Amino acid sequence: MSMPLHLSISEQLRRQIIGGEYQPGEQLPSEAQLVERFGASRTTIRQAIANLISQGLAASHQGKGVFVTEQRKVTYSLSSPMVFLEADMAQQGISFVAKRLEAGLVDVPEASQHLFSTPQVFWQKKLLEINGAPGALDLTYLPPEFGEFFSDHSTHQMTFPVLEQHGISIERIEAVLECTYADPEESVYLEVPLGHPLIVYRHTAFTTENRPVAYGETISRGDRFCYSLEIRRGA
Amino acid sequence: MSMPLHLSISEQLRRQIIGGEYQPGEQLPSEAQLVERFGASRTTIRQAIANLISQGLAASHQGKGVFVTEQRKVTYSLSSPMVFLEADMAQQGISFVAKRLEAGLVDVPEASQHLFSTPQVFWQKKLLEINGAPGALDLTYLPPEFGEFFSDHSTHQMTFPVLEQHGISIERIEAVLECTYADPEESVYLEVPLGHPLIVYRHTAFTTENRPVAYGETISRGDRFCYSLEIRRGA
DNA sequence: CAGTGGTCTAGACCACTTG
DNA sequence: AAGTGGTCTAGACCACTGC
Repeated sequence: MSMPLHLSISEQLRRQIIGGEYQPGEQLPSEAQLVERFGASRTTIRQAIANLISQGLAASHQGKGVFVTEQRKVTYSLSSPMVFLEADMAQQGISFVAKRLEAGLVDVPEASQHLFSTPQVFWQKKLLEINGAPGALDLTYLPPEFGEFFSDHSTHQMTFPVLEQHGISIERIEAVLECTYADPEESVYLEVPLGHPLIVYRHTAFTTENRPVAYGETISRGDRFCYSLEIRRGA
Repeated sequence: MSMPLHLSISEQLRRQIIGGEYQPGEQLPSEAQLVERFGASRTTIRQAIANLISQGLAASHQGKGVFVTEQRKVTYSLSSPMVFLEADMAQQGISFVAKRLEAGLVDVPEASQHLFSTPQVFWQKKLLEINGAPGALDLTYLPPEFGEFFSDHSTHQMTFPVLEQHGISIERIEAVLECTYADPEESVYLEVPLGHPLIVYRHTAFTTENRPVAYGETISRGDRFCYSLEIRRGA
């Protein structure tokens, strides 16, 4: 077998996890136990565990152990007729809390410079907690005059419903979905290791008059979220 | 500074990369050089490099070195009016080749058991090469009677145009987008390390009579692809 | 051949969690 | 205090690349 030892070990453990021998949430044997079981050095065992973690099969917690990860994901629905993210969560029976981390006027970010006519925009950073655990970061950029809609009483609300309450109707959204990797800041907020896969939903919302009214990014843990959508031919 | 040494080193290198001091495609200093520059052991230097790789900032190649990664992504468009993936690529001026890896009759996969009435379905596995480099794996499951549409002359064509040529019109697609991690098989085909982030487009296509005619998965390198879409209110 | 990254070992010490 | 994972070292050997 020309396979490196650490890979051979992680593959054996992988088969046991996929085969259900180690259940989701269950603790794997400790490093010391694996050293004995496979007769390899601790470094090699740790490399094997790192392989499992990078494949999303396990997660380690200092002082506690390494545990098989749960694989269930929460689905954001983007289908037409357009539904807003937050309304969806309730339908799935999932507790959903948005906590405002920061807010204020900032310079227009590069990615949305063509959308705003003012040099500064109102900006909000929110942490979305799903079933009590941090799941996503949400960044919103709005024309400065909309800032007053988001005073303290609405810090826990999402963006689109608040706009609708003030008579601003969203007609169309242009969006991009992509994978990124947790940078040091994101890894702290989302409680994931550096480089953990994230799924980013980047969108621009337009009114009926085709005027851009909001730019936003939802940065979610890639291991906990996915997006569903429906595409129709004619539209 | 209470930050681990390997993190402190990778953060310094990260700032240099983001600041443009090391350009995309450029080679980073060798491990030996970094050992000298930071006065750390080779293990710690390798850990720092691993941090950069996990953040998608660098990629290593045995015998050659570690290189700063290019960050440009190819966009799949899912917007309405519905366009097929392959037609999009041409519009972006990107060379796009699909190579058939395997094909034949297989048992209906679990994820699509409710879609097919036959116990077996026609299955194709294709490798999509973008600008000469492997970029995505495409798995397609079709009713067995459609298998004959995909004889040797069309191995390099995509699925939907072939169906249209045979008078089968796709009206609606239900899809899910999610992140996954490269398993050993995917890592070989896509030439990425184990655990590399992937973006998966999982879809079911329906005809005008609302009959499911195709189930498929497009598994793309998360560092090279993203999806764009448009959502309209009324639809 | 020299230079690069990849694998592996043995051992020390630290930080966190649990009883 | 005992057990867990996290950090770090020094050193050996291997595999691949390019001149």
